[in-house]
Amino acid sequence: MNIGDVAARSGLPAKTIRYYEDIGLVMPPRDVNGYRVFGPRELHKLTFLARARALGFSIEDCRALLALYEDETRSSAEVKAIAREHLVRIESKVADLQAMAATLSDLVDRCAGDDRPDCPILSSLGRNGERVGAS
Amino acid sequence: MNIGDVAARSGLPAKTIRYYEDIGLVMPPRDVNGYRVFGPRELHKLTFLARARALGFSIEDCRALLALYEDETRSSAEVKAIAREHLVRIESKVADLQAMAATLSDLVDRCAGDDRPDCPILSSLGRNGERVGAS
DNA sequence: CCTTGACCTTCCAGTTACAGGAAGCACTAT
DNA sequence: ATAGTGCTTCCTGTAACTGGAAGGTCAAGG
Repeated sequence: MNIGDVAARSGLPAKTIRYYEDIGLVMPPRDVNGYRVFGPRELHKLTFLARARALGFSIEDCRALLALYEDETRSSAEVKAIAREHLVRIESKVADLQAMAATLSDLVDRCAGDDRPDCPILSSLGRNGERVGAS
Repeated sequence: MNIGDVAARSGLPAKTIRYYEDIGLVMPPRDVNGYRVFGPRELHKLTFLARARALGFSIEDCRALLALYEDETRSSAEVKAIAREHLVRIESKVADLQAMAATLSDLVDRCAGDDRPDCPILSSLGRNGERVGAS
């Protein structure tokens, strides 16, 4: 399989797959013409990567997960630790974003949105000495 | 006021303030020694920027909001449009992250996290032909 | 007067995870 | 032979900074 085929099957853009090779996540051998050759094993790894990335794991997390995936003797505790840390980060980010959204939603609701210049959004951002929330 | 003072008062790192000058968000004049000199007006703008950034507005959004803020004849509709678009993006991101968190949380719960190698997290990422959620 | 230390300056590199595009070779079909 | 598609590498750019090096400036103390 050439890169276009694995791209289609894994759902990853060819550019991304080349990038993954650059950073050492996959190492497809080359054909005599210089083309990358992907076997089922490489395709499987790329699919794994696509799913892990879809769950928001960082590249470094993916590297670690992939290593664990290929290590038949790993302990599930190692995997769970990575996943749990990632989960904590996601949940913290959700909380931050929800706080922002709440503040912003309130400001948007209070803004007339007409031709007049008065605007609670700008007032809130510009007012001295007051917090706007969502720190 | 020198950059250290405005940094302390606005809450923005000095590095960030210099960066904001690079990209044209603030234009403090210079003293004879080459130091940036900030008046109350510049401090006010930086505080505005700090709050807008805390609400997750992009730099380009901030640039637009700042221009509107300084334009006494703007209409609140213009401001509201920017804020509402930003709100939509935030809410969409929250939804994405929550979907990830749900999937991940489920996987984490189902993983024993002990010394054995069996791990639903890795199985789910590696399994062929099945979706893992959180597209 | 000299030094020390804090503060300021500019410039360069690195971060994350790629995307876009140019220049050029390879392969297939007509 | 040629056209079209696909592959290659390499360079640049993204967002919004952060860290660090090399060096000028200033106020205080000895």
